[in-house]
Amino acid sequence: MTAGTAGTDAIEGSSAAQAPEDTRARLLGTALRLFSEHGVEGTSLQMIADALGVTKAAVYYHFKAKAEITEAVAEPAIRELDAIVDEAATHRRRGAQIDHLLDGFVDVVVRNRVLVALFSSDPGVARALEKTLHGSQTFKSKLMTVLVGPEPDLAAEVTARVTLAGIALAGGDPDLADVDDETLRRHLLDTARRLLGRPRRHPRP
Amino acid sequence: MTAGTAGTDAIEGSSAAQAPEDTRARLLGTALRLFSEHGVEGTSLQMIADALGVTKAAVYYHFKAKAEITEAVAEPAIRELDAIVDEAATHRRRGAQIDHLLDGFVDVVVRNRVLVALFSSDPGVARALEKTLHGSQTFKSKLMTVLVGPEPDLAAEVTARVTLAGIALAGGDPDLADVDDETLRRHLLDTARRLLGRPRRHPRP
DNA sequence: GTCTATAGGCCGATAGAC
DNA sequence: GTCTATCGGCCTATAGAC
Repeated sequence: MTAGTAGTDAIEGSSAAQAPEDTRARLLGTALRLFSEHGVEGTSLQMIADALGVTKAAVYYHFKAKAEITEAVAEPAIRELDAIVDEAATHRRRGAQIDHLLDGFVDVVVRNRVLVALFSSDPGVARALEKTLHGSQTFKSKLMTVLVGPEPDLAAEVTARVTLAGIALAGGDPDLADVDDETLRRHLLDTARRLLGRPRRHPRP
Repeated sequence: MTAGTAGTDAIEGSSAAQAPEDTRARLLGTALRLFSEHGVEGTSLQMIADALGVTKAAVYYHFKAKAEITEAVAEPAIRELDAIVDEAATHRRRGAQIDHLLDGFVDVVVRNRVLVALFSSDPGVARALEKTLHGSQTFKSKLMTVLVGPEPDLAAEVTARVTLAGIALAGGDPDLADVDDETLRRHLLDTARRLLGRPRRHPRP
């Protein structure tokens, strides 16, 4: 694959030298595909290496541990969510905060369905991610604070947790995989707003 | 099933022999405890064996594979849920069906919080369980049918999935571990009924 | 029927040669 | 940057003691 000029069976591209970023990106893409097919736990480094045409040790050059791969795969979506939470917090009215958060949360979930299904249902991945991002306040509690305030009553807290967990898990549900993004986004947002007492936005025409 | 047709009690009176059921039950209890502490993935057969004071092979005598242990641990709760779905289906009015299902579902979730958190968040366990129970119709789709009918519109389907997933995940959430059963049950049921358009039952006094 | 002793194969991970 | 070689741990399997 490296300097084989005789072979014309190039999988993709034609240049001999691969940019380091490219190998890493290819690895992450392959990992995400295999993770979604077999689960994180069901995907071995050997499988990833074989799919890339390299050895296990080559994979270890790019990532020190398997957990680092799962983190790197999930990181973009997590960063998106994190940014949305911070943006939401800048609004003055609580209603606007909640609206911003729900819009962003549902949007990220829908656009990253496979990924969300993966790391919202895998305790190992979730744990690894919490360690990675920020040392102090976990992403989840930050999200909850914006959603229900610093000291919510139990009813509000339970409702918020049901909402977030439900959106994430239902959004990633394989049974809804053939629903297009726009439609799913509308239904999830509708459900979330109803639960949290936000006024309807999509009055049926 | 053991062929204990002698009519006498299976518990051994003389010597140090233990009833087979007892060892198996102890094993499952220990497994559940370790699973909830370290996760299924984070619990090795060696850890289970050590906690019981036996060897790995002894564990392997009672269960052919680790997956069989996780199935056996989760089975009672699954059977409960399955029975509730069937019971719910016997009601004539749809409202009564939904009520029965929600009451039972929330109750099982709350009473088996640790377990639910475990196998609703572990894709490997969930997959193994689906294979175990019934060959044809999966438990989840049966549940959905009772909840929204055989051919629901997309809005109803999304709402139902958000509800079930949210209840299960929020119910098992460690952050709500110190809420007592009765209180959690009431809040979860309230949220679920609101989402599914069932009238309130707990008007605030 | 219940368990111990032992072994094989795959896993994640590390060290060091090209 | 990628490789070979190797480690200890894991799940699984079998042979055989009591």
